Amino acid sequence: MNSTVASMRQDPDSTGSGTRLPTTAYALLGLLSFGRELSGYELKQFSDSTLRFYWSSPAMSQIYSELGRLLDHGLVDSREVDGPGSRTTTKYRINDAGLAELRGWLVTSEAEFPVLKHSVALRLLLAHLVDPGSVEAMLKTYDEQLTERRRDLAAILDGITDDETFRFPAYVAQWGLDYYAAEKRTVRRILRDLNE
Amino acid sequence: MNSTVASMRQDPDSTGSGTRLPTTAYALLGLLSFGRELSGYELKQFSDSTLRFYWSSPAMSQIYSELGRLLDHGLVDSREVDGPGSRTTTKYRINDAGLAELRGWLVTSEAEFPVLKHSVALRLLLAHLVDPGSVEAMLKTYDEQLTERRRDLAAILDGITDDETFRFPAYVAQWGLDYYAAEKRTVRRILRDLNE
DNA sequence: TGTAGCATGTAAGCCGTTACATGATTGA
DNA sequence: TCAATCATGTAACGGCTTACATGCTACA
Repeated sequence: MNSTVASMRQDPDSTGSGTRLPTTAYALLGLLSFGRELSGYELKQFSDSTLRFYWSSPAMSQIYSELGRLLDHGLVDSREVDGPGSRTTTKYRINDAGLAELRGWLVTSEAEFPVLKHSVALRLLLAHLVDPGSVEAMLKTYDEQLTERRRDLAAILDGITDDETFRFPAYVAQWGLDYYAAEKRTVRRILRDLNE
Repeated sequence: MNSTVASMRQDPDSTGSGTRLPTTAYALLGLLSFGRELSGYELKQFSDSTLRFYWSSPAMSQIYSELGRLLDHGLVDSREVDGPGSRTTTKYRINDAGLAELRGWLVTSEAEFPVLKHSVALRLLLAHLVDPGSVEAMLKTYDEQLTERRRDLAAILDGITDDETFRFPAYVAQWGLDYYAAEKRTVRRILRDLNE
């Protein structure tokens, strides 16, 4: 189906180590490593509640194409499941090769330094070009968005604390909350400074 | 959400407002808005010392292609300058149309919520798959990288404080330092928690 | 003499998004 | 019955990176 030429690379080993996948593929594989068998749609929900906060939440179309790629590489197994009506849903589960590949990626490759696409900071850099009021408005909007985000993430953290399966996801969620708190402090300090 | 702008596509006017440029183009235009006439190479240096910390530092090839695009849209002027030897260098300067376009972008479009590509957090999420030692090592490496980054950024901030031209860049740089400090605190807290 | 920095580009290709298509089920 | 949600994809394309190409200058 979608196996085009990408899977016909010069080394056709599927059981691991050799082919480098995009990080998002490892991220999705990682979500599957928590054990549940998920459909593309469910994986999207899951990534919206996790990856969104410190990676990017892939579009549905990308979820499907990455799942296709993982299948091509033999890192996940798929299964047709009957839905509520007459429809069938494809569900995916990580297999041993996938776990090995994921572990291999984690231990052999280095984590890159995080990349921030911070358009609020970018716009603040250029604040000499606009009137002070609009800069203030932008920062206040950002402050409100931070409040929303924090609420969303706090709710997620609430649902996984005390569940040993999600010990590390809980660390990451707490990390996100700390980050949002730090952003809020900075934004407020800048707002104060601007009014002088 | 913001797709109302999409309908204003097909007008090929070059003097502004109508054509949406990629954010990186506005970022580079923004760097030129500080007044200096720069070559592509110098713009790369400049972006490495500014955009790098809260946006991405574009590759040389992208700098050149964005400059070409800005030129096509009439937002910058270019000039051939004799270099030290027999070579000539093309220098670019923002013009009035460019300033207007940049101001228009700043006031009419909304800042998106920042996107993080945090592979350290992503890997921490999956820490259940690897041995505790390698997680600890990763976090320590990140802590060291943060120290380096902070040093780099502190040096840059040092060079622009008390220069009124760079008032807003100084805010942004301080923002970056706050962010690195918050990251350090979090990383250390997690390292402590892991040893329990 | 050779390497690092200055300086400018082209070509190929991947990652990821938006737009387009399709259709079933559930609840207001 | 109409909208929202579930569910799965294809096509087109934009942004950005890497690799490739070229050649000069300064300096150790």
